[in-house]
Amino acid sequence: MSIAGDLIRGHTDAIILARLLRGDSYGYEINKTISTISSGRFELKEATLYTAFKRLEESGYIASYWGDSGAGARRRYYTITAGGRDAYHRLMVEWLETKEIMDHLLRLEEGK
Amino acid sequence: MSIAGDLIRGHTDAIILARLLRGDSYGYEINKTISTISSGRFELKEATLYTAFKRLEESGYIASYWGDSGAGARRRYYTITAGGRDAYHRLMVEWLETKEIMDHLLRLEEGK
DNA sequence: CGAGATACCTTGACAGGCGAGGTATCTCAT
DNA sequence: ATGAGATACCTCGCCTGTCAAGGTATCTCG
Repeated sequence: MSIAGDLIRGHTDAIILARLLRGDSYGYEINKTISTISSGRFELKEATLYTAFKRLEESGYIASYWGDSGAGARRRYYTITAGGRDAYHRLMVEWLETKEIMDHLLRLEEGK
Repeated sequence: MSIAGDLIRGHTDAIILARLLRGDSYGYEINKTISTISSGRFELKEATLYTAFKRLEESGYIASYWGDSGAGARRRYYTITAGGRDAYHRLMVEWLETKEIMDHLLRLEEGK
């Protein structure tokens, strides 16, 4: 894993919500997708992922249901709620702001 | 404080090192500068700051010395070391990578 | 003389990430 | 048919960084 845990911290919720915004999904798949999108450079550990699901569900940002197993092990699917959409937008704005500020703070060339 | 602690987490070291790259400084001043640069939207708490100093010094990234008090309370100045410069560059690269990946993961419009 | 700024520091609680461990099902090669 | 490996879920307990709260000491200015 090239991106360490403390850099992820505070972003996991936003990442998961962003995924669910594209449609219902389940833990295992979300994890794979994140890994794929980031070309393997970014990876949520399972423990982290399931803790996040619990947290998000308790906050009312996502809801879950058991999906038809079909083939393989049973799956717990998650849906984003209206509250989850709001949360996502808030987190998105926060991220944009963080980016801007961090760039200022880390950059040498400008400002005092 | 508009930017929550968990978003800062993992970036404090980089921010402090970036500051010291511009010249020796001391806790109180660094804190003020960060606040100023971020237009007050970003603020390290004192406890966080001094914990970070200790951590960075133990890692050999910064060194400290007591400055001439002059006027006001005595100050402990910090200097960045060669190792600190290396660390800064590593953290900078990490930040750029994190930014890129996060933008991919949070963005809806592109990718699957 | 007291308030407020400057300047430092420590302790203990808390929360999130994650290593390690566990369960169960299905597929596929040996 | 047996075992490995993928799929899929979950929990416990440790670790680390943030921060509220509390403390100390000096200087300035009304």
